[in-house]
Amino acid sequence: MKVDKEITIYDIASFLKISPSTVSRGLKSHPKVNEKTRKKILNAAKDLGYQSNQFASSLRSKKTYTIGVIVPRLDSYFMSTVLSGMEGVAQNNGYNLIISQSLEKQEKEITNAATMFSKRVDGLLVSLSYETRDLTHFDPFFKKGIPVVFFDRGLYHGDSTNVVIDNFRASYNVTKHLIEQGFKRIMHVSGNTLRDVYIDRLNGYKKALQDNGIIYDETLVQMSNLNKDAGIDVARSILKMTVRPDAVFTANDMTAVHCMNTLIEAGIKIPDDIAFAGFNNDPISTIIQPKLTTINYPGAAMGEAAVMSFLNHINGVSSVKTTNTIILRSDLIIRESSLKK
Amino acid sequence: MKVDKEITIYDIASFLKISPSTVSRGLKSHPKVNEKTRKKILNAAKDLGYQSNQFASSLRSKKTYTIGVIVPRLDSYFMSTVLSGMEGVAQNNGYNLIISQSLEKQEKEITNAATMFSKRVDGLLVSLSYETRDLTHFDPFFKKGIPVVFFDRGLYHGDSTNVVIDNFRASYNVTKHLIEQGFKRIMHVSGNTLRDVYIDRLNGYKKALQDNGIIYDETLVQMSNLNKDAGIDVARSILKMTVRPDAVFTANDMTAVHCMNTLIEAGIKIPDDIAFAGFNNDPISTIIQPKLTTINYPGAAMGEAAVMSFLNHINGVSSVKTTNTIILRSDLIIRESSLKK
DNA sequence: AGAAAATTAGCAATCGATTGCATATTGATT
DNA sequence: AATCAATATGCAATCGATTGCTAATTTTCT
Repeated sequence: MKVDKEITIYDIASFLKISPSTVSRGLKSHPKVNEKTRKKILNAAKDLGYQSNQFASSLRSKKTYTIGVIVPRLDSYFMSTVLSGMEGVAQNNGYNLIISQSLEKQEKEITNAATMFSKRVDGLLVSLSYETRDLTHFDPFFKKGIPVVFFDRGLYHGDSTNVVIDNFRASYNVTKHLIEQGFKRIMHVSGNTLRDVYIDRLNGYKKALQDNGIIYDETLVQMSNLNKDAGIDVARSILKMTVRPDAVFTANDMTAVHCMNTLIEAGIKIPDDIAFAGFNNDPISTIIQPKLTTINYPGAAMGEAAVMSFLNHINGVSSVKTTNTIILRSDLIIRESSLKK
Repeated sequence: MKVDKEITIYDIASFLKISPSTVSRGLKSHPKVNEKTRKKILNAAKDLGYQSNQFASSLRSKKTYTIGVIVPRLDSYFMSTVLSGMEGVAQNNGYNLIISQSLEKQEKEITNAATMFSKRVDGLLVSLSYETRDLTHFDPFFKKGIPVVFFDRGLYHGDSTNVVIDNFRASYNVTKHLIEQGFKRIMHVSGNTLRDVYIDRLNGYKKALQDNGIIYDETLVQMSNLNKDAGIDVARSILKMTVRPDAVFTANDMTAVHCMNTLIEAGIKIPDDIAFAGFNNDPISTIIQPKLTTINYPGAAMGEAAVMSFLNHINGVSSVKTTNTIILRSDLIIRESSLKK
């Protein structure tokens, strides 16, 4: 353990025989400091190996240049693209990301929010856990006017912005596409209906059926947790049915893909016997044979939009109160899995 | 913008008519404060809506309970599992993660390191960029005795620990498996040889050939950047060959999978015409038909190990100097893509 | 009851950077 | 050269929590 004492602006000051104030101002190119002095300070800082101490600074200035991010889970491709988008924009604007996961637990989300607050993040970007029913744990942020931006999974709140895609419309389009292909018994595999995301998708599905004169059949909707096993379960339940669906539309790609593989192993032909459509445009959707029709869910763009929304609030370009929702473009990607021969 | 003034320990102190020192000690259950006073303080803190200010604390105590993480890219499934593992262990031990990506640029990695330092992270977890050739940008950390742990992609340094898998052995085992299946012209698709990871895999491949009396053929090794397009390129070059390989072993799954799909579309049968093996056990390896033989690369475990290594250093359980390398278990997963009928 | 020991609580300095205000220095102008 | 304006620098308080040391209070014991 080396004990090289920390180099502070005081060290630079006494080294140059000037005051710490000037050093402080010089380091951040304050207009009131002479160009020559500034050069001297910068050089001395470099020579002495000075590295600013952010909390000393934060304590006084009340800015941390840190954005808190709370997500349900980190380990998914989608989330990794969101984070990547966030990090890019954040870094370009001098911000860093503190990241934590709630593991779909409201309890943990509450703890995470408290930690973020005590670290005094300048803003908070949140995708809610499955369980979360209210937003009271974010009150300290709202009270202090710290921007809170929800992405993907949010809830309405007058003081915050939601970044989402139009799940209703996307889902409507998928269903409409399937109907146009001539499919009539279209099954829908949905997720936890505590989250608007899945309700909207379910409703888009229903509306498309209705608009096309197909009667909504409750038995064709299955709730699931949308993971790998769910896909396999759905496949098994389809195999047991006396009258099988001719198409399946799942609320994510993972479920679709594992369902497809299980059915294929059981000898079912896709799309001939049963067509498929998913949601997310996960890389796996292009690996499966036949390739999966899906909705392009722009993770990186969503992450970027969330951070930009935060920056706009901070810079006073737009207020949290006025911009309540940002809807990102999402497109239907048609691939072989849903094409009638 | 509400302007509810920040509640500090001074507010609690004057509210209870005791000193801030006692409040400070009470809040963290210092043994020298009476149980009854502690209760009172805790209650008052709750009632007044107190939330500790971490930098005030950090400034004095010189601990931030924050770990810096620098990765080449965030947007991959592998990295998302690593981060997930890290975050879990970190959170359970009262630490948070600040995350940034170098985008494979040494320049950016240097900037990121400087930012992490000025945020005074208690430790740094790094996976090096493609370009990184030396570790001088981490010197400020080494000098101050701040633990630096490399994972996946590291370089040797006397003051830091590397968390890796035995790439040589894993690669050796894959190759040996292919040879045992009777394949003789085994192609290897490798990555940037500036990173040990890929050199080790290449060497493991060579050694397995040698140990089994197969002469190493330089023309059967292709360098690539291991992304989707690389897979397609490799497939095209195989199709052009007069004498094709009977097996392909790629340094990651993504390349293998896209290569396979391209070949399949060209009418090649896998594994009958050409067998395949990848590396990483990415989810896509189980989606492709036939399923891909690969090496289980434990992302979550690697993330956990990296954080635990950091914690051990911090807690003095083990020194950075003594523990230089942690090798995680990785297994060969044999699937249909490499089985001779 | 009184003194010594043990337990609690408070004082005040400290961590490092920031910033409003005051002062010093330089330059411009006549 | 004298005066005023403009520009540069310094002083000192401040942000909120921590902690070594001292002082006060309570407990214990003879």
